[in-house]
Amino acid sequence: MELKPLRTVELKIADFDATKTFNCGQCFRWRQLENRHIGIIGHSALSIELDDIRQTKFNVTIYGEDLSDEALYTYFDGARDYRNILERLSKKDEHLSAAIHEGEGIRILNQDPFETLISFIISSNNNIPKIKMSIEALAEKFGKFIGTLEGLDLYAFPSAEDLHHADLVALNVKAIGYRAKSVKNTCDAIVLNQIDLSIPFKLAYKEAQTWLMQFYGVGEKVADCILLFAYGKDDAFPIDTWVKKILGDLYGVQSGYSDFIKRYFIDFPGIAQQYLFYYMRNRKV
DNA sequence: TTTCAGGTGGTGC
DNA sequence: GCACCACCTGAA
Repeated sequence: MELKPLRTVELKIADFDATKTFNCGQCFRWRQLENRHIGIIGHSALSIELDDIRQTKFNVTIYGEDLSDEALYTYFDGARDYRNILERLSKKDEHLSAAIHEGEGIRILNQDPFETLISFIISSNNNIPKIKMSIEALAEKFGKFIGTLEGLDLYAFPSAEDLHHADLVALNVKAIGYRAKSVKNTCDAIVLNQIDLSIPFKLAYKEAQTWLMQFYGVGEKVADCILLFAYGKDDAFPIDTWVKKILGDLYGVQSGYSDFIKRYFIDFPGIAQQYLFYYMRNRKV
């Protein structure tokens, strides 16, 4: 059953490039079609027309379950003035300046904590195409069917209960490998111990990082991704092999990363990280 | 057929 | 606290 549009919202958010935002490694469930992006938030399917970054607004069409304008605005980080932040970061050095020029329009999304937690557990020692495969397989197998859009069957991300009730063999979906155990372990802990995933919102960055690392399969890097992409912690600066290369090659930093990051990127480490990451990934050097 | 990419957890010092 | 290795699989 092809989904019928519920309504279209005009979001007044400037400096937004959907293609770059969805392709900078922070989210895994947006798909690019010929002339639009299709994504899933909760039990809603969304469609965004391919954009012109010079616009100060864009249209989002909602299908399936409704979603408040406020929820959309928050998801796209609408309250933040990127222009001002990026201008300040650009002045720091030529690398940041080039990275910000190239990544213009990237915004850091505020995604669902549980979905982000599980997605980044799956991301460990893994690459983006495989992460997407596993997440789609989990959604198709354990998530609620939302409907069909442009011939695509869309499923909600499963809940902790959904995954808690699945056994390890069933969780061993395409490309997930040994990470199924971490997903299982984490969902069991959340359901059995009634863990409240809103807790990190109230904690300072370092405390929130330690809190997230209670989950099996969550180390420093994965915790930082979750903090940045779900909890809005701008201090988080996920260091993967690419970022390690950036810090080494561009800044000559081989160790003591956190001191350098705090000292150098002062107010917006997470935003600086996203732009540098996108820049490095696209240079293919 | 083999090699490679990619974080975490566990072990041993 | 650091060095090392196992873990798994799609793609090249």
